Amino acid sequence: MHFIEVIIPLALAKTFTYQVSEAEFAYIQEGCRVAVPFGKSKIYTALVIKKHHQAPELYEPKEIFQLLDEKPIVTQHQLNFWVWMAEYYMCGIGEVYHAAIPSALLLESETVIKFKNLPNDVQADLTDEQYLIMEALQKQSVLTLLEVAKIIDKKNVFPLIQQLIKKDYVSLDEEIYEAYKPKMLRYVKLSDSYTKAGSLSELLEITKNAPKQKQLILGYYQLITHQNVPVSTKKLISHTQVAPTVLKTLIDKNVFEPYFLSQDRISFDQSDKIDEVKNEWIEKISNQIELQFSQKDIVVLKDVTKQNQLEVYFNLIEKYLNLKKQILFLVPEIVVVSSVLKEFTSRFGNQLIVYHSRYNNNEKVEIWNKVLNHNQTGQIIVGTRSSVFLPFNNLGLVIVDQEHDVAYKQNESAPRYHTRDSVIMLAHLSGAKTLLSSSTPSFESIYNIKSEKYGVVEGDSQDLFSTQTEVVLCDLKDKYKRKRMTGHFSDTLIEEMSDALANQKQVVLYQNRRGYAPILECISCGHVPQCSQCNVSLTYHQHKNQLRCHYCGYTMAKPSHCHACSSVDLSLKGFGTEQVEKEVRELFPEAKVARLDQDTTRGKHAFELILEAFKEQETDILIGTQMVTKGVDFSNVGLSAVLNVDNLLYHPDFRSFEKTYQILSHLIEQTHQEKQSNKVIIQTYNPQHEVLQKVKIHDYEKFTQEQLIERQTFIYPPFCRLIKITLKHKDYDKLKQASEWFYSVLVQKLPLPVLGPEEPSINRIRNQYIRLIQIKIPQKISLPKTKSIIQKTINSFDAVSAYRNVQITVNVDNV
DNA sequence: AGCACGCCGACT
DNA sequence: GTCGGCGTGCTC
Repeated sequence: MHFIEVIIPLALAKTFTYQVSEAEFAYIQEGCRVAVPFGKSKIYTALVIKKHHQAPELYEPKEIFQLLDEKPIVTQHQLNFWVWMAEYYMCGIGEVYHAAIPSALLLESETVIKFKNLPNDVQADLTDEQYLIMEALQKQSVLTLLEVAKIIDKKNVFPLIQQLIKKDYVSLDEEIYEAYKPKMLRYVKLSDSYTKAGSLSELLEITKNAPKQKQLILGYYQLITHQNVPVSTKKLISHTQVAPTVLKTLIDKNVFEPYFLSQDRISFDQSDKIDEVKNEWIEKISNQIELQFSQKDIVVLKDVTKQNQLEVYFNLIEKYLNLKKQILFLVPEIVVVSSVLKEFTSRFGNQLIVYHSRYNNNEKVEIWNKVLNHNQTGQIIVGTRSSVFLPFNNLGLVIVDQEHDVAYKQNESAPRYHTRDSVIMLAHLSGAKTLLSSSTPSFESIYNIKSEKYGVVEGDSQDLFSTQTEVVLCDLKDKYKRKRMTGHFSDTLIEEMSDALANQKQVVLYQNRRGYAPILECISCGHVPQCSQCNVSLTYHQHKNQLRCHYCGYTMAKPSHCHACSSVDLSLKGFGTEQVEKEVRELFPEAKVARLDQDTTRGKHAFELILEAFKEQETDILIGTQMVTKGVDFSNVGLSAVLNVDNLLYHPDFRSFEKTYQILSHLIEQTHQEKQSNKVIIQTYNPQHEVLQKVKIHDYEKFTQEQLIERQTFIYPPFCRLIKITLKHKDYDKLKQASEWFYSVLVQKLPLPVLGPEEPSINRIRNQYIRLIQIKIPQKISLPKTKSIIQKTINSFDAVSAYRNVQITVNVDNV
């Protein structure tokens, strides 16, 4: 008896056992996909993780439906990585599988069977039921499994169809398995009769009365001799400047023969490679990193200016390329990809692969295969967090750029992984080195440097910013009191903006919109329209003149009167990027203004358009959220400003000071340009605040020292681990009861600080009420044991019938 | 995640 | 008397 253990791409904790034939068993490898029947009438793309001979005792395993791969599409390293991730972030292995694999490699939802042949002897070969199916197929040619089940009035149709497939009377629709189609490009070559020496003169003789055809043939010879590569029809036509019909005539005459090659969609123009800038300082830093790598697997690189940083990366990458290794370069957001891409391509050309979530399914599969089938050439992958799932087989180096960035943590759906921490594990499993890079390293990394778990290499950028780039803290309280404000702009800011613009400099305005988008308030009764699904105020969006909920996407037209008191005196309060844009246009009617936020960057190339326009100085003032501190080209920026830093600073989160420092510091760092006296203005009600004071003098060292003491005193990361448990239910009272039950059971079992069950300030989203429980796990306590207790608590929670439909999510290392 | 089974309300 | 609501439990 032969069995395989598979993962199903669903949120299920278990693996499943299927039976296979001896031939299949010999053929199948771990990491191959198989199509398996699962449940009543579904087929899933499962992944083989084990082959064995132990028959399950409690049930009769089903047979697999079909093999899908000749060779593994997932490596053993990946499987180990997935197991670790599922365990560490407390989710099902199926969820990791689902998140990791490009969806085009998973089956389409509806499985159909197709008519193929009719047996010679229908009577002898088919049972009555099979005959019914074949009959139906002759009329319809394609049937879904559900339809088959209806025709023969049976629940389990798989064995029947299986037999039909074996006898080759029907087939599963191949299209389902070939959801991925490589893009084909048309090429031409000379027909065999014209490939010998002397053919050219023969051809010229044939076409002596057809100058256009002659031109085309000469052009073809030119292309062939110059760059002996296949000639695409497109290239030939553009090269020779003749009409496509001429080529068609020659193909009809059998001079040329068309053929097709699959085109690699993701290719870059191999622009002229720039010679390396050999710089002693860069060499020195790189050597230090390498020295550290000889002792430690993880090294933190800090305090290196932007320009030098890229050179250090390139230097290091080159070394691993020479070792024919794969290099993974991680960035926190897609915007950053576009901003470094040019430098990378001009240096490494076609050795580069870019990967992020906005690629379409076919492109993702292409990249997947490229990484999987990586040969002896060395390869660089630049990508966002999902790149950690690519099937590396020879990973040598990982670089995590802007390592501190919270965008590296996936919070929305399982697996809720932190890219930095996960990739360290991936590197460890693959025997690769990891370089964490940031001018403001995360507290976790600083802690690990101090405890000598990580190595560290420091650059020399420390003092540059503070000496040359002036940081102005602008006191809003004072400005309001003295009536120096126009909208959200202080006179200082307006003046500096005018100056910068007058000097042909660009301006960047930062406004985090978190919780501060404009709301519509009734002046008579103070009523603010709320979302009916979530306990939040609706925010006003001018361009469509509607109110919108940022949590569930609900929209309504802007009301003309108050729904509570019918008054028509409604006013807009608070502000977001959109309103800032409006104010800027009023203050500077001559300036060209652009906005960079989630609303203006839908679509794959939206970023590039805005960033490119700004780079080309077609934009004078750029307003944006977090994104402006990441991918924007600051080379001609003379001034940047934060409109109101307080809502960033006073976000209810133990990390808010750390985050605020990092954001401001990055803005300053970006604004800083050699030999220029640029300015950063920060508007605030608390100019004396310690975070702002430390940012102003660029003293991250001191800042982290103080903050780490605080974290230690109140036991917060990095001095403990946090696990956040979210409970959701539509019934407020039931949820309250359930979360209290959960809390009390947990406290009984865990000798640890457990916080909650707290009701968050936004206590309802999409009609679901929310309660939070947080667990602090000190370093000396075993994390796996704690997790197992949490899991057991969840299990007994689910066993209580009154609570089982309360939704629970677990977020490990929530940031 | 689906999907079927199963037990209570508004319809012909 | 039945159709259909969605709560509950299972999938190798």
